[in-house]
Amino acid sequence: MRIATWNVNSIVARLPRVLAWLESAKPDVVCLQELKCTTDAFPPEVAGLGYEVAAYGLGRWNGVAILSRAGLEDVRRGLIDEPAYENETEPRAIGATCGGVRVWSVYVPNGREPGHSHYEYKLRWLEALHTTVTAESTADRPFAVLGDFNIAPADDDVWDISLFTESTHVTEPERKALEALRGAGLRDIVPRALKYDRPYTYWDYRQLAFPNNHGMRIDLVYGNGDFAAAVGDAYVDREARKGKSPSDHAPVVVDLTP
DNA sequence: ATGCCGTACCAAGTACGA
Repeated sequence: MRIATWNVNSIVARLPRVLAWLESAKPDVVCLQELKCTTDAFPPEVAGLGYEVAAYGLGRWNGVAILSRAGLEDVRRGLIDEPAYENETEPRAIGATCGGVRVWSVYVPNGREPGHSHYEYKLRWLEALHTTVTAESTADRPFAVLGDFNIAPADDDVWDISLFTESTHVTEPERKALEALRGAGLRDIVPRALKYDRPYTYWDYRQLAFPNNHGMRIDLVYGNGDFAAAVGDAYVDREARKGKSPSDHAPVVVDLTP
């Protein structure tokens, strides 16, 4: 089974690229983030390729989905005790069981800057993710949280750590939240890079970040023991970051052996 | 060439991203 996660930065704007990628990479299950459309506005062309779709979006920002051609059951929208931001609970998490594998597609809040109310929201949101993982990964089945975590797990996961001294994504509390997920039994499934030495998944649109490989590894796959044991390969498909109108994120692809 | 920011809102300029 091939499972992927991809922050597409608008499913509507990215639709031609997404359809072409689905046809070439042939994933069985795909976790999407940053739909930037409502649940009802999710493009029907994706189902036309043979995928069942569970989408969760409210419009302009955020939005997550799971696509599957391996079954799509027990869909759950939102986390247990999920916090709101400015009195709105945002569509940032959706879970489903696909061919016996429980997957969550998550879009962790950005945080904006340390000390900002959005940063506090990010940390509270990660606590709710931990609560949900603790409740759901106890079952004896492969389980994984995939998505845009907006956290670089280690200094090597950004191109130049010296530029991040005042930034989110690399702070100790954010990394402690990842540590807590590992403490709940999940492992960081680190993909291989198809070029250069680091498996970055995001490159800013500006300042030639992609050609210069000024990237970050912030799109993560956290799987339980059963999931990790089944991983045969994992890679970042940087080819999807090239060319006309790409997302600023590349897909992370994980191949599970039967 | 992988190439100098893109998207949704909605019709001009702003919020947001990481």
